[in-house]
Amino acid sequence: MVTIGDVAREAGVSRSTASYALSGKRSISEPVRLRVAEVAKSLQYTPNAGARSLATSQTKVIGLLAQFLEDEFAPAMLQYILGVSNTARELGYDVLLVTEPDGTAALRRISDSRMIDGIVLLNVAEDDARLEVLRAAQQPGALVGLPKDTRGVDVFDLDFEEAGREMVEHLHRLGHRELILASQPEHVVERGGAYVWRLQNAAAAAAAARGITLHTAFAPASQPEVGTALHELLDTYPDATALLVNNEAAAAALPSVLNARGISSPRDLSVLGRYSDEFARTFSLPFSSIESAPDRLGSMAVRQLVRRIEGEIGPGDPFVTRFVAPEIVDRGSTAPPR
Amino acid sequence: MVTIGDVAREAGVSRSTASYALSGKRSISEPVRLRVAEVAKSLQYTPNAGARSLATSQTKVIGLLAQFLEDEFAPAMLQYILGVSNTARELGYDVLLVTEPDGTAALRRISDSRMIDGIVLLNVAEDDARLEVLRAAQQPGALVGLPKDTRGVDVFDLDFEEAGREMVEHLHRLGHRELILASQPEHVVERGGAYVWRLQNAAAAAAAARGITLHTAFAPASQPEVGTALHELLDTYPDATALLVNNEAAAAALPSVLNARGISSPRDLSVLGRYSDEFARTFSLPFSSIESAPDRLGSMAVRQLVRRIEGEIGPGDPFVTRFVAPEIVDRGSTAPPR
DNA sequence: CTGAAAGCGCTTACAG
DNA sequence: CTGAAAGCGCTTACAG
Repeated sequence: MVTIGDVAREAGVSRSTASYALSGKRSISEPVRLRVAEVAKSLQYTPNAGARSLATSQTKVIGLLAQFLEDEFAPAMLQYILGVSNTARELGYDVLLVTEPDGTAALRRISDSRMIDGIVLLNVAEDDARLEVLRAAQQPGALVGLPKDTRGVDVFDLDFEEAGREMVEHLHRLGHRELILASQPEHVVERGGAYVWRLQNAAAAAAAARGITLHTAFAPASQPEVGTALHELLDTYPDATALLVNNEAAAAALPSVLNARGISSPRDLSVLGRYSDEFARTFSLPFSSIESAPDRLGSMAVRQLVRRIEGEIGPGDPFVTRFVAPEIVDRGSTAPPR
Repeated sequence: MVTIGDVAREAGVSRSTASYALSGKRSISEPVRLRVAEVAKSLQYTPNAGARSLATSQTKVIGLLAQFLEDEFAPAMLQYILGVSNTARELGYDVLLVTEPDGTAALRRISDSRMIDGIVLLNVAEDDARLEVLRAAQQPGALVGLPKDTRGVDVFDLDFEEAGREMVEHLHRLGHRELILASQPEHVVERGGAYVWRLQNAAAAAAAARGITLHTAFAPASQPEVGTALHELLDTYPDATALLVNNEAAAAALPSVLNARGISSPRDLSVLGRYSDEFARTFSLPFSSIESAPDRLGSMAVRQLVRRIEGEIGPGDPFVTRFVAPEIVDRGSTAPPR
């Protein structure tokens, strides 16, 4: 392999001069700088990442911890990953993707071995075991998802409470008085998936405040079970005029459920989901939804992380918890009840 | 951070002895070995990855190049990525995920900088520009997808030709005499996505050999366009009794298309797709399909790659091109025509 | 069975 | 403006 020594020799300068000429970290005479740059290019010189990280304690790699759990809908995860990956690259970082089930062990491994400069955690739970490891780590961390204890980390999430309120208010405004909310599986709640009850509680409170009825139910995250569950829900509450869906798998299954029942939306039932526009297109979902903005959240997390890595924000600066405001993307599936 | 020097001092041995005791690469007296192991554990010693890679020229990281193209259906990609990631971890490797559009630049960057020990290429095209870079690289490479020129790389793919034959033969056996094949967008073909015409040509040949009719057509890879295209196809060939689908987006859209037309499968139309079982569950697809085995292909590619990385197979050993035999997963959507 | 030393390829104070 | 040297934290021949 071609090293900086090769470049230096070929350019007739010392290795340090070659290094400085390439990095621009001290003033170098124009002819020397040009000559070094030229030689580096012609020799196709690329710094050895291991050597550089050893010398600088910087790897230019971000660790991305994603979990693919049974009770979460995998296609929805992909968009967060791409949001992180694309923004990282834009800022000059590569991504080490870790999908192993034991997140704490993985985190310890990549952190202790100094493979990465910073860490992004996906699917963060209320009481996430990885957080303890992350706080003890040398590298800064950014989360997508709100844990109970946000100390020492930057947090980004959709404002699920506002989302719950907005969903209810939007339908109340249209005249609906009996709503159903299909959430994620109860198992997600037990595991600490706070976004489930954050949306649910806020929706319930909003409904109560307006004196309207909200039936809430957990629904599976896998096909075809979720379809059956939706049928049962609609059977159980025949007078409900609107369906709120905080469950990507349920949203994906809904078109065929409505079809099977001969129900058309919004004529017979108003529907309002919570998923991204990309997701809507992938699954041809004709329902209006609260945009969950996975790419934006992933991007925000990386940007903040890189600011910490590069010292633009110091360890003294306060950690942030930022919520993306929910916005309804209107696909025409809500209307006044008949 | 705690270095091997700390461990050595604490254990009262030299750094080299500490290193050897931990690696087991030369015989160490039992008491010393134990003492070092103990100290390493109590100090939570983890080798610095950069330093180790500099010394050994091994990073224990595999580069994974995935492209998310407009004309491919993203959710189908995820399963390949997980197959690679899970197998890599099982074999002691981490995964550097690269999703940037310019694959050749990315490949050069991670290869030249020695960030990785080997490379897995996804979405390989007939005439993939990344291959030239890969062949010039120091690290071995494994592909998922068959290019025209397979020199210098190990290749894994579904046997799309056999898949095309089997699809046609299966339906011919049931008594069908007029079939439709919906492929990927023509744009994929132009880009060199060989799996499109490999399946298509084999299917056409099989149909010709049996004297039956096969209508072939390209279909979009995005929603909702692909739904419209399917409607047009079914309008154009009203006498066809079976539909073959080599297009994940089309398969995902098909249930609602059939529903809208009041067509039920297999009563009115036999349907046979080409996608994974995982995909079928995600999208609740009730159609029989040729299993595309993304996790298995990803896993095979990584296993072979690691064998090369670790010298179990030398550069002299022949490169392999291995096809996974297509198998039909019967979900009951094919039957004799009415 | 163990230790002192060299070397991997960088970057960056330290001198001049 | 430039060079010689030290040091990052490992591993591994080389000696004994």
